Amino acid sequence: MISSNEKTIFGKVAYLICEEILKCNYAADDRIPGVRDLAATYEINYNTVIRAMEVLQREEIVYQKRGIGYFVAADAKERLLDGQRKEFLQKTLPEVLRQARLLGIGLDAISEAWQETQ
Amino acid sequence: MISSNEKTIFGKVAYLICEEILKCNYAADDRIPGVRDLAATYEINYNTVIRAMEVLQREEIVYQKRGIGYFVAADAKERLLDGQRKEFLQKTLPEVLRQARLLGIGLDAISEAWQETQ
Amino acid sequence: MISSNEKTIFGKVAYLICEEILKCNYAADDRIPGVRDLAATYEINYNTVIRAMEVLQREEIVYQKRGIGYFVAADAKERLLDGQRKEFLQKTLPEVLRQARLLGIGLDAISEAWQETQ
Amino acid sequence: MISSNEKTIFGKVAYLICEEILKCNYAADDRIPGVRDLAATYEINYNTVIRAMEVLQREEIVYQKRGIGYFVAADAKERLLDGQRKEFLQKTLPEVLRQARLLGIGLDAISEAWQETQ
DNA sequence: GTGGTCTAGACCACC
DNA sequence: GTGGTCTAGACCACA
Repeated sequence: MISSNEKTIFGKVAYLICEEILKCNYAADDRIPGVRDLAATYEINYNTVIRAMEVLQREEIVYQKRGIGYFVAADAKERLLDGQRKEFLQKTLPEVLRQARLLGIGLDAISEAWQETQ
Repeated sequence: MISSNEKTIFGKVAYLICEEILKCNYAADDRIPGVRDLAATYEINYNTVIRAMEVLQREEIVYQKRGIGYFVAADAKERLLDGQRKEFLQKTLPEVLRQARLLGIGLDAISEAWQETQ
Repeated sequence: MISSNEKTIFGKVAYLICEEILKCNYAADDRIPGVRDLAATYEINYNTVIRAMEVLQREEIVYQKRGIGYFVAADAKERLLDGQRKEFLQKTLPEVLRQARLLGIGLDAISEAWQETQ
Repeated sequence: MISSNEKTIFGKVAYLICEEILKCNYAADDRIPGVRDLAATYEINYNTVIRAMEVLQREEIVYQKRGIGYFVAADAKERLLDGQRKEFLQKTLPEVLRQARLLGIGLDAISEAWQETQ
């Protein structure tokens, strides 16, 4: 599972690419920009992008065509949605709500913030 | 600012101690358990606890009486509440809600989780 | 599965460490020499050893104690024996025997070589 | 020497062509299928086949008639048999038997596999 | 002291 | 041109 809150830079990059897939910026079987391009975009080292791609490949979110580039796996979006939803509902959300209660922040404030998002 | 989601272990420990203060488990001018005790509690190395205490001292959340131990600063809880509230409302919450939207999770699901918390 | 015939150097190093475990040079819960030591032993870069250890950790052949080092997992040898035996009998051996036939080398020559081994 | 276990794709292709010669699928002075055909057969890029042919030419296993194609050298099979036999008996076989011993696999299991081959 | 990450750049295989 | 591996060295967190 790739979560938001990865600690390493390559983990974060992997997550960012997952977000792009979730947002449909990279659709199934689309080619992902080249590793050198991504390195420039995110202003990180090229090898760090490679590490991110290794992670995504191991999770079967992307596949590789030798000498051509990386492509979004056919069912990547579905699997990501499933996995991340579960993670969010079981871990992230309860933890955040627990923290809200600790800070004396109520559901009303959360609803308000919800209206403001997006 | 000490936030939830600190990346380092000593950061996380610092945050956990803040939580104890927020929960009033450590009240103003209370002595915090000894460094060795905390190391045992959190199952980490003694030096890591020291680092956490350095952070808390720098933020003036605890103060030290040499040879005796660490104590909760008088206004620690208030300042923590203020700071963490601001952080939560401005950073954590918007980010989490943004992620929820991305995953197709609505306010209803969040409300539901809210009821279940606690 | 880590096989003999890994293509990358870090893969080969991972395999060499597996061999040491199979030979009981590293027993269960033994500490494996430090990454910098291994780098010197095998005359490779220190980062390459780290990659090998990542592989071994993912396969749960070694585990890590933070700041101390790597240790052989309790059941590493058994799992390695199982996995590698299966691989050997199903892939390596048939392929080698097929090649022998192709080269006109008979079972007698193989038996002879067997006597000479070890 | 072209061995089984070449690491590169063009090396593997070169080896596969050697096997065809050993199996007499390509006889002395026969024309080898065209580069584009081979690329299609092995599902690799045209340039990679060219590399394989360069290797085979350097080893004088094939020769080229420009504009016509590649042909099997007169004594290719004999030289291949000699070379590969030596390689097999001196390197491959001892290594495989060593591995078998390490895995606790005996000559009986090998004999058994031998009966099953072919 | 331990492991670990990131950067940088050389070099390679493949398309 | 693509991805990928290896080396080298700086820097960090943890025990």
